[in-house]
Amino acid sequence: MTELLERLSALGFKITPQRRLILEVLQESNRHLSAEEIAELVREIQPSVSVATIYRNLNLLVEIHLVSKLDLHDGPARYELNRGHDHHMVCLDCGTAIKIGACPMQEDIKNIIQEKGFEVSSHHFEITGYCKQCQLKRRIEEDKQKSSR
Amino acid sequence: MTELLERLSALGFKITPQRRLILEVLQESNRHLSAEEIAELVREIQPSVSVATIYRNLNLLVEIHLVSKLDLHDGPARYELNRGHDHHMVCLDCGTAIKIGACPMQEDIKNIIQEKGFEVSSHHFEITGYCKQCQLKRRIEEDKQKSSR
DNA sequence: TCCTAATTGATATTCATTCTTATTTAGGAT
DNA sequence: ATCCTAAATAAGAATGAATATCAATTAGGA
Repeated sequence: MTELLERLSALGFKITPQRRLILEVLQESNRHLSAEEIAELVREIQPSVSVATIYRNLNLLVEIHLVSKLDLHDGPARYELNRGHDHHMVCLDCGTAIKIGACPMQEDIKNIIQEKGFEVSSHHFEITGYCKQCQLKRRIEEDKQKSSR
Repeated sequence: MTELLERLSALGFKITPQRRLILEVLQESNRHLSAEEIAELVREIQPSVSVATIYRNLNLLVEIHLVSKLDLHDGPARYELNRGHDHHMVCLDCGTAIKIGACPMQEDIKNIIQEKGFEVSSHHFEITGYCKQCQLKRRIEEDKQKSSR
């Protein structure tokens, strides 16, 4: 924790109570939180903190790579402390994001990038489909429909 | 083109002039277009078409896999005709999408998917950054700034 | 040609995020 | 310890992409 604050300070940013709180909230959670969720949790401790501050600081934290942002395209973006980057399988039904413990940025891809002279600033890999539970749910519903015909 | 319209019809959707236009515009473009850009192009031919119609139909076309949607998270989503699946390097500056002639869906990833029992309906891999030309452009601008100080 | 569900246009609405501005504050300088 | 100032904040207005609403129109089968 102090480490995170030191990183902020080292880059010339001030250590404000708001920033402290945002980082604490992120650290305590083990799932991705939306800005609004973060705001709520922060406000449980310090009710006066404004949403604008949350967004502003999340952007800052993302820029300095302390936090990673995940956009599922189907609602608000979600944030988590940056403990290394991750890719996900996102369920179209329940929205759960399952981590893929692998990254497609391997040799062959890197070579192609170099060939084209492209300057990479980020990459994103995402699989969409249905998680186990929702597959089951769908099958049950399909059976219902069949039997009601 | 007629093929695309037949696909629509086969699925029970009506072939409206608006849908025809949207598909034509997408077909003529070789880059990703935002909904707003598509609207403008469509309106050059048929000015009365509403944005709502554009969005509605783009969503439909994406659902039936005739069109693919690409979200850069830094502005409006972009759309292109689905000519087989491809992955891209997208330039943050000029928006050009350079094809990556490779797919991250290889053995290791497939294994992970199977382990989790995930049912894949689609996947998306995207690299963002700067293309050669725009790298150059940026360097020239940076030099200008330096010399003006 | 008629009929009706599908589709559309126009506009209001939503909702996440950013902007604005006056006020406050962290933390280096004195 | 106090002062000073750029950085940061609170509150709320503004933005902008996308969706919802609803009355009017239309594609295409009967």
